[in-house]
Amino acid sequence: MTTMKDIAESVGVSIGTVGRIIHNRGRYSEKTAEKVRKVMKDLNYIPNIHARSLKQTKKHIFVVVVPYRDQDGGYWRLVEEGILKATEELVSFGNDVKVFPFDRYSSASCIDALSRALSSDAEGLLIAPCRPNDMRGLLEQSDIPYIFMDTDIPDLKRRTAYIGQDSRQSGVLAGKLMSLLITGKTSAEKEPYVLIVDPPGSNYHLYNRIEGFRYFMSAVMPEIKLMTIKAEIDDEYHFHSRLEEFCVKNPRLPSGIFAANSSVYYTASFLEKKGDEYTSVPLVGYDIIPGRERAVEKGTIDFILTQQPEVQGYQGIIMLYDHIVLKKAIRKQVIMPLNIITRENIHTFTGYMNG
Amino acid sequence: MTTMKDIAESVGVSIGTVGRIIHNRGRYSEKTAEKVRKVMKDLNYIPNIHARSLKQTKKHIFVVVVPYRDQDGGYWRLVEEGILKATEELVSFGNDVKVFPFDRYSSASCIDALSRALSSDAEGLLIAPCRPNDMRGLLEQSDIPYIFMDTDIPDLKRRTAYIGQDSRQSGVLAGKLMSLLITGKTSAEKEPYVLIVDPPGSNYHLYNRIEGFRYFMSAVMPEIKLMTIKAEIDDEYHFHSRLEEFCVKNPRLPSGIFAANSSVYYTASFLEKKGDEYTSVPLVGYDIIPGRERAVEKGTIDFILTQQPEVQGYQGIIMLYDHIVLKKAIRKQVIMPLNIITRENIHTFTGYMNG
DNA sequence: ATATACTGCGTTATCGATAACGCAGTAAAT
DNA sequence: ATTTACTGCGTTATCGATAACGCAGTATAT
Repeated sequence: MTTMKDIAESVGVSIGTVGRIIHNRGRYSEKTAEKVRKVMKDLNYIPNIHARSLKQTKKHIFVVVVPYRDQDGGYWRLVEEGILKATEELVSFGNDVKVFPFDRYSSASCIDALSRALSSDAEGLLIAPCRPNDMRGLLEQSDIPYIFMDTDIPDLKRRTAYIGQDSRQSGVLAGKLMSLLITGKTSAEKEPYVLIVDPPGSNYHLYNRIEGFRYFMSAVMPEIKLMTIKAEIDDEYHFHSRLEEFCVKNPRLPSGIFAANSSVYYTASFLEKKGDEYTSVPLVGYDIIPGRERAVEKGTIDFILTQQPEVQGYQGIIMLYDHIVLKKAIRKQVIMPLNIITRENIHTFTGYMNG
Repeated sequence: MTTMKDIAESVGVSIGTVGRIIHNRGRYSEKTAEKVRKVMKDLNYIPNIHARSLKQTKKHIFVVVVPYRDQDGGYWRLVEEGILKATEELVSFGNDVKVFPFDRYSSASCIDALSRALSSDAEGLLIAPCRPNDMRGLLEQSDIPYIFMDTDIPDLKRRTAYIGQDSRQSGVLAGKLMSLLITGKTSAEKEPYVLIVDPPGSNYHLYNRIEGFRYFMSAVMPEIKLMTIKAEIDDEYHFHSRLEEFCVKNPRLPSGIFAANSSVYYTASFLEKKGDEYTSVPLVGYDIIPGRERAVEKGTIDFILTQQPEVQGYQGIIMLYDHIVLKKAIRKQVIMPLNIITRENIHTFTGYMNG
């Protein structure tokens, strides 16, 4: 464990000089600097983050820009939980994390939240860019560091990092699971089909998931027809009516249903309302929502894919802190593991983080 | 952000008194202590871990007792990776982590490693108690804190924590996946059977996994017969001969194969050697071993369950540090998520941690 | 020739927690 | 009556990094 003092003594200068060289604060000769840098390497100097953080009397402020916690079936509440957990760890050192939520179906709300965030005193932003077109312009004008989570805008090269999932691959994975669920159950039927429930809003996440799903299904089970319902409103009642409409028009049950986000719980409650024949239809969807695990435990939902939104939120804040305060090098991309959740392992995931 | 100084001023005593009260170091009146404790709550005092760690000039030494890294098909190498990662984070503050590996098939080796660990200058142990009977006695005589990982010895109440998976449930999950893989493929066969590959050694992990698997299979697919091979040596060649023997005796292919640990890769290489007809047999097993992912990518192995050994190793060290150095309250049990790995998501897991 | 600016360094206070040390005052022991 | 022990507290140095401040010495400007 080498300290600045060790280096100073070894070179024969003061720790003040070493400090200035480390932080490029001028007032030193290049000759001294070279000697110091060499000794730093030789002695394998690693800054003591505790001492560094302790000295930081400055209050660091981070701002999070994400959709309202109730949107997408409560998905964002989970993200917030992870953010809260990270916040708790940081506030004890005098930092602050503020959340500026927005309505992901409103351009005005999104622009408003992001503008306020950018003009706040934040030193770094954690953004879920669900509305890329509303956000791109504002972000290009700013020079405050930001990390994207959940969704990416790859062409904004200035972003410090992206943390999220490979959404197309998650669709492929959903296809694989669906194919397993329906294998051997469709042979007797004529013209079997799988129903895709396409949630409201359009973003590259949803698009990619569905595209990946279609890709896998058409490659592996070309005999299965794929039908789609497009929902318009992010609300349980609306989903139920759309599904009911579909059932009326198509009295024959689908071989399986794929819901491209956490609205899978709306589909599950619909199936449960309709009775046993419906609940036994294979159902694959996304995200564990607290309080709605029953649908998985009962088996109405067969598989849930998750990107562990709590972990994403938590990691996002920690990465911001590491980057800005601790000046650590952080990864440009953090691709989250694609977790497969089913009745037999759901209890090992719920509450894994907060407890 | 409340500091000890704030509390001292608020109560009207010195920070020395506050410090003594916080750490029960005596030399204070209960009357003062009550006042201080009240103010601590009111002002929501949280110790600054940076200041605390900085002051810790003492070198903390932790010792890890785990099987040799090459055993169980390289599984323990992964555990070591996580331990190494945690170690790197800690050594920069002057701590040290030593690994005392042992041969998990040798009683003498196990006892030797644990004795040396206990009589070392370690302040805390991270132990994988693969050989409970060899370890129990030694641990009962010692009073050094220890955390179990991977395997538990639940009756040793003095253990600080256990971090690992719910092994029986993982067997149940394996059963579920197996049932999905073989549904619709066995109807034509007469007397379909599934082969269980029982790896060498006996511990409650293996036992529970197989028990969970049997439970699920007999409940859901009672028509499937379950057959077992018991391997005696932890070595690829040995597995291949045992499997070959079995194939000779049972010319009819199994409907599926379940390997109860990372020896699944030995089974996979056997199937690949035998040709396409064999590789298409559904195969379910445990653990991602670096360098052997190909068997999953090619589809020879259909599903891998993992307990993320790197995370277990990492978490184990961090928990030891939190408990002993930072004196945080830690959880008595950390049950790891049961991850399901398949061809479509394996790349999101490999290298997730170290990068 | 004197003021001004800048260079290259050393010295020092600070962040918050910790624990050793010291010092009255009281109580029991010799 | 004096030693000994203990209580209840305050004071202070320390951990390592940071940055403000100070101070010679040199260079340029007026």
